[in-house]
Amino acid sequence: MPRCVVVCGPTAAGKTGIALEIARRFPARLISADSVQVYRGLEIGSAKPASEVLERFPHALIGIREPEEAYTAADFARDAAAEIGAAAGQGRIPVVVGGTALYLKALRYGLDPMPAADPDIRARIAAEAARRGWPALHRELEGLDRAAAERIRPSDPQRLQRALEIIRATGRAVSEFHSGRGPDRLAGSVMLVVAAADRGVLHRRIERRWTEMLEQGLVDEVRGLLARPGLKRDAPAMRAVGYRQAVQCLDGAFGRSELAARGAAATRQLAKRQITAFRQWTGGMWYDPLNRTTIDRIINRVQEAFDNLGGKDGPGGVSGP
RNA sequence: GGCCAGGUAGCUCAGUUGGUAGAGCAGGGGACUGAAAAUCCCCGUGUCGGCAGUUCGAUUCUGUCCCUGGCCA
Repeated sequence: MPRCVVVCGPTAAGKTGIALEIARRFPARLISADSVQVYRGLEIGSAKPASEVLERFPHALIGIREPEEAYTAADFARDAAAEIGAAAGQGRIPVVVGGTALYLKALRYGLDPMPAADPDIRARIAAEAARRGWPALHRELEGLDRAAAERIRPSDPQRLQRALEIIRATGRAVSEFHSGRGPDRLAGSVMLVVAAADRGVLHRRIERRWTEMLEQGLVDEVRGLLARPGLKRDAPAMRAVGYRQAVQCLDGAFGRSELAARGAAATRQLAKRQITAFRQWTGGMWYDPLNRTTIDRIINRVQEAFDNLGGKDGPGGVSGP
């Protein structure tokens, strides 16, 4: 796979700003790695860049699905690889920007060739679980796939369901498919992890973003989505941070005054999980967006890595903003 | 000013018939193979408002002071 620049990190860290700065200085192609921005109609709550920005700096893989549909890590790995290839073919630097760690991991190491999700099988398993309880299904898994049952807890319905789904679809155990980590397809790429060194700074940014989202009309956006007849509340798009809380609020689970606090808390928890994931992201260089020299250091690094392509200012001639 | 509640973890509160305390939320760490912004696991010492008294021992009982809320003036 052609070499890329990867801009990842927790939500609200400032990834978009850095990606746009790279796109201003280099012939780049922006490719989003965000599991919520892929959906059309999820604008405010996903912190999608404004439409004017997207017009001037087009991003691949933003707004490519209806919220009724599901988009998966496997879809992303395939689509992103295609975009990266196309960009490199045009002599542009592929810049993958986003915080969905599983998407990035799937792009980087690939996924074992397992069957795709099957809504019918999933529905049947869920119905069984409602009747017998997940622990009973875990006991069933023990008889079918010992290794998987040891790894998956009886309290983890999502992974239990997936394991049983694979067995029912193929007659083979999940653990048979697992071959371990494949080769690093992003070897040689520039990998930037954007995260404030001080967690409190991130928390404050998250809180500020929440008041902005509410001002921009997040609740109206969600009300509009809820009015779509085919959009179920357990669709992946509606379970995203912010959307889930807004739906609960509209359903009366808590008052409007609590929404910002609950939403911000859910966002902080998301950011924590992302930070955990990116700590395992080997080869990433961490950048604190508060540092004034951060942008210059990043630009220099990209320039060094891609000096055959050259920046708009020419090799070695990067000027300030 | 008087009376009544309260003051215990970052927040909301429980509790100790006197042997220095625990839930939920928040927060921290971790796991993760087609839902991943998902799903799951682990982590609780805090002058129990201050001071004094009774007691072998007080967060618990008594006194007093401070603070908050309510009612009455």
